[in-house]
Amino acid sequence: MEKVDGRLVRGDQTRRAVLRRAVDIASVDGLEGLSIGRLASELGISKSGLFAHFGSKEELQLATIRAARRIYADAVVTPAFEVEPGLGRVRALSESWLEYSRQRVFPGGCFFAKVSHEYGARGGAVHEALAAVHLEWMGLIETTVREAVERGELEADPAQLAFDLNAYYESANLASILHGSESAYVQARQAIRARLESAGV
Amino acid sequence: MEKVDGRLVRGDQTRRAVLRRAVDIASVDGLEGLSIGRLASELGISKSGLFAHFGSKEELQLATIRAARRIYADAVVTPAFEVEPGLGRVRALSESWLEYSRQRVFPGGCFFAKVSHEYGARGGAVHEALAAVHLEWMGLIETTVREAVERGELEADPAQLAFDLNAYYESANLASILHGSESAYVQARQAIRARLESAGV
DNA sequence: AAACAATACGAACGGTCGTATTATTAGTTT
DNA sequence: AAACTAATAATACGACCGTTCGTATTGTTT
Repeated sequence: MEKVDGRLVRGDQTRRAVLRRAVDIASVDGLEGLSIGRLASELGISKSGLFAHFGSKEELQLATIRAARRIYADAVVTPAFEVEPGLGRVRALSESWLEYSRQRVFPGGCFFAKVSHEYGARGGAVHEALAAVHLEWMGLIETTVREAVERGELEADPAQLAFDLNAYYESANLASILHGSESAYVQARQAIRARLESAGV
Repeated sequence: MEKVDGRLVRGDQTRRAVLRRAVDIASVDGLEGLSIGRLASELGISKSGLFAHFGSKEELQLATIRAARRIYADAVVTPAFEVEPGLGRVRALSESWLEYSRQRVFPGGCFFAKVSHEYGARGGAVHEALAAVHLEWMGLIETTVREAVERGELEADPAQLAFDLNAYYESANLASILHGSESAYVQARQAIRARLESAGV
């Protein structure tokens, strides 16, 4: 049991602290580099105590993905959804994504770019969880674009435009972490602007 | 000494065999997942004998990157450079890149997409080698685009167009390995076609 | 034939990995 | 206060990690 009368008990606080550190580590060193012993010693708790919260390494990895997804949703999706549906929201989504990467919400850049490449060519539950998140994310962009199309503010194939926009995001993220430079974000912004302009009515 | 009268000696053959296997493993499991013991046992040689060829894990990783770069150059750059400079070569480069990813020249998809994300947020010689390859590659696209611009076949900022094209490549590669689907390549081709059309004179 | 490198080998090192078992602490309930 | 339960810790395990060592084998050079 994790809650009693809505009050958090000890165990859940630990779990949260573990996962908050886990997503940061994994964004730099990957879900494989995220080791239980290291995680425990960084948090000043015992390896066995930490392990007991998850029962297996894979379960820790899956929990880390879920935790990262929540942080991602808060940083990228929520701010964009405060803007009215339509072209404005498409722009807001692009802007909040680039800021999410640039501000290093995760210290290693985009968590999902990192671990999706790590587990892209492997089987297992982790791969499937990441593939599902990717589909979900692409669907969210596509829906956001479609709303703009339906409002007559854009003229484009929503899936195609979603692909293009996401490509700019990811590419800027990688160039930024590789070279520690912000110039890729400028290029991404320019690409987005030009692409949206060419799809303008 | 690795060569005598142009003839390969034993040691160099082993080195080549090791690196050929190493790039394949690393494209799936990363340069960290590339372990010396595993590599040796897959090749049926001793761990210590393999190790002696490189002297350290990091040196093996760097040699693996150089080997992958050669394969990449053969698969992507060489075919494109058989086409006359200009718009045709830009198209050929895009096509050979997508085929390089689609045909799984490396079993885990693009080797550099994989390991650049792996080492993007870490320091060290491996990171620097990958950053250098990235710069070299972006420069190559940019030069190819610039030749088309100078010939009056395109009207665009070469660096910007290079960024856009590379973004389509990488994004298709990731979507493909995550979902085992080829549809992302169709979207990438469409994105490239549209982008080049919009930059056409 | 003798000397010399180059290449490969098996065994072992200290460490860290994920995991299992067992014990201890702390909080809640009776 | 006693009993019970959830959370954390201690300890140990076999497997694998990168690395080092001494040694055998091979091929070339004198």
